[in-house]
Amino acid sequence: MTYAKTTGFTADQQYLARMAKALAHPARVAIIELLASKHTCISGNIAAELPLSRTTVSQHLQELKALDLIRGEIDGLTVCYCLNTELLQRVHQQFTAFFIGATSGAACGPDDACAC
Amino acid sequence: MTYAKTTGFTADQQYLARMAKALAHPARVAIIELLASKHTCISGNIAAELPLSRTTVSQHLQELKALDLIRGEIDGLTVCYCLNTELLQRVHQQFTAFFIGATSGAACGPDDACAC
DNA sequence: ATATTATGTCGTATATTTACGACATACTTC
DNA sequence: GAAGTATGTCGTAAATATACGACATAATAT
Repeated sequence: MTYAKTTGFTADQQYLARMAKALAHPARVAIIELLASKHTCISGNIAAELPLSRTTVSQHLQELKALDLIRGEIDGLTVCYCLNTELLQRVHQQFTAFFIGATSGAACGPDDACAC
Repeated sequence: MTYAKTTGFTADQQYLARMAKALAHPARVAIIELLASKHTCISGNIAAELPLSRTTVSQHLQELKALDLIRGEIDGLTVCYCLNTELLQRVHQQFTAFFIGATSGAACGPDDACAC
């Protein structure tokens, strides 16, 4: 038995799902919002602003970093995290394309077999 | 120890994360794309178009239905699923607002403490 | 009524996610 | 070099997600 089955789905579907999963936890949403709101890219004291332990926050940071959504630069003793805005823009476009396709398609109407 | 901790995050962050989680599996992305592409709202033969068992597809359908992203109407022996386009549009707006905020914020530049 | 078909639910097994304490590492400061 | 600080990694535990066979249910067809 294989879990997290991926064969049979398009690369686009898998990529969108991977990016969606990155946003599928409020902590990671909050981290991205935090990084966006700070003028300078703040370091791991991100944990101080979240209701989670430093370890857990570090784990979430690594997940975002693995997808290249954020980047970290070691600056002496502290680590400076920043958003990868270029990638975020591309991801935004992909989400938009998906939602446009999902909402502009022929919706169920009274003429159809069912009436949702 | 509490898992899936939510306290301390805003309602918006939690809602966005919940919707992102709905798209965090290629099967659910594929299901939404399928429903959008079909002229009429197709029924559970969705499973025939996906590389998953009917049981697993039904499970994914229930998850989408629980978030009201899709709706199902019983029509005799078959069940007719449709997209909730109004909700999808609202979710699209929320994702857009999030991405705009994340990408339009002050990015890390050469003037900052670090240079990501 | 019985068979067939479409669908959902239950049970279960495995994988993954989430969370955090404890430890290791590396840099700064004294 | 020793002490302190910021950070990452490891180990581990609990929760959740994923996947599917087996069964239940309900409508249709014969």
